[in-house]
Amino acid sequence: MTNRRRKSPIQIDIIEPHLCDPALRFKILQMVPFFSKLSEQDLIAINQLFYEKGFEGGEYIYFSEEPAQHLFIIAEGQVKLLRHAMGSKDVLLELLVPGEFFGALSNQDNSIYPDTAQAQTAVCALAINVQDFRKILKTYSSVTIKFLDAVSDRLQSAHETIRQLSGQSAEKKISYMLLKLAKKLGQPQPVGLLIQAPLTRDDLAEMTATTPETASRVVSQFQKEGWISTGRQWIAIRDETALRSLLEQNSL
Amino acid sequence: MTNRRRKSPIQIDIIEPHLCDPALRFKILQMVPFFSKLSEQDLIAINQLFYEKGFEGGEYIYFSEEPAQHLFIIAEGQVKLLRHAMGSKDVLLELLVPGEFFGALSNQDNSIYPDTAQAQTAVCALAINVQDFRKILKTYSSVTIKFLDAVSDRLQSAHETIRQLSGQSAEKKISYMLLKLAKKLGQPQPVGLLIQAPLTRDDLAEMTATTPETASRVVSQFQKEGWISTGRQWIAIRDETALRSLLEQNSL
DNA sequence: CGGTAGTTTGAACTACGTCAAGGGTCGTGG
DNA sequence: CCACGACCCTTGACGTAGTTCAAACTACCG
Repeated sequence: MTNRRRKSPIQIDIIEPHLCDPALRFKILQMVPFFSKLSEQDLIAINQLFYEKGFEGGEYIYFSEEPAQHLFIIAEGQVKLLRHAMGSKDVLLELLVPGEFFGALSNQDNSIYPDTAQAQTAVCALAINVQDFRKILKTYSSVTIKFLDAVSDRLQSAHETIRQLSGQSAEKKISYMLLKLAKKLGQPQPVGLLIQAPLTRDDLAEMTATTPETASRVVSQFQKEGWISTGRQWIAIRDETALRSLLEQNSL
Repeated sequence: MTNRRRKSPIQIDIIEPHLCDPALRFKILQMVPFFSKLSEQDLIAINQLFYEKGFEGGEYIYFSEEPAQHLFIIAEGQVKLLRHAMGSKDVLLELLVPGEFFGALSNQDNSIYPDTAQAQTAVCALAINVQDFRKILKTYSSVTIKFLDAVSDRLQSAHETIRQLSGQSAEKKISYMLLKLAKKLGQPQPVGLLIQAPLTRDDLAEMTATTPETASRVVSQFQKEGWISTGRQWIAIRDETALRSLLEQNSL
């Protein structure tokens, strides 16, 4: 029930789309940073405002421009947030993991989703109506403040991404992104610190503002250096230090 | 007291650095979106928690990595938020105007400023201690929610910037940035919709992940097309539609 | 075992970065 | 008030990293 491929070291639990483990719901909500300090009483009440939604890998959860009606919290699986660029490739903004939220944040009524959410793997998400979430925020001020902190962190992270995408070589951008992903998804394995996500070269390209071909070339080169191990849809980091020192290199 | 240059159409009020007009303080706080709905009583109390700080044009307000102790609200002038890239040029993340805030947002204690703030013009800012601001948030839940909305908007804006910087030609990136700046700072003038900020080609380059030379070339070209008017440290938009349609063009 | 989706590699082209020099504008001080 | 010096802007020539197009290869799935 856990394994999936033969050669690929990636192991992702198979979950039924459209079905969340009911016992999991509560655990997930407790895990979410901005609900963590609530009493069991309160959490039970909040739990009832959420409902479950399942998605298959590749399925779209919502599209940008649609009316923003729900906030989602990931219970299982991974979700990617992306924006369609007009004349060019899509841009992959974030790869989200269980416990993280996405969807309608800024809730000036009648707003729309600014980006598109797609299930990267099979996903089980907890969804809540924007109005209901607002009610929670109004009731529990501690939740609001912690949620604010979480959004602020996202903003910092986005700013950091802007910096990294700006005026950097493809090598540096990809190196940065691998480190960022490893920090979030990394899992020690025989092959190295495995990035636990089915990540294609296209995904990597969309995250780093390059092309799949360039991503492939850089990844190959890193592998030749012995810094990473790679395969179809996966990458593992062997030498984190090497990648990190590459970032700090001055481009003479 | 208002004018400054001869040929440049830019007009920026000269303000005394290190001195805010005391009458202005109150008006500014009322103007800030997240304080707008408070009673006069409450606003007076809040007003007392802020103190004034003045900066000359070019002066640094704080540096990244310093302990993040204050939240700032701009009363007069403009502030740029930037990050130093290791081996390369700085990156200009945001250009902020009166009524906008910056500084310590996410306040897990002992945090540091993630970016550097520099006065673009002479600036008068209202500063508040992080702890005091937290108190305000705990007291007025409506403020917290509106502040959350503001931060969420910033996050959306940052995501949009990432999209625009990704895989676009220099023309498109600069076109996008001009439109963004015009929306924020634009002021109708004989020369066109003037971007009311002393903006150098370097600034523009740092915002769009290019070089000053490329920025200059693109700006010259736009001028030849008759879409904009430019000069030393200023740019005015004559044909917004042309710029916008350029963004939507597919790169065939 | 065949098909689909992901990956790799090559070769040609080009937008942009880099280096360098020259010209305009401003404001400061003589 | 003029002149100098600092700063900003422009333009050219050149090299190159990275995109683009295209084809072959490989892993996985039914």
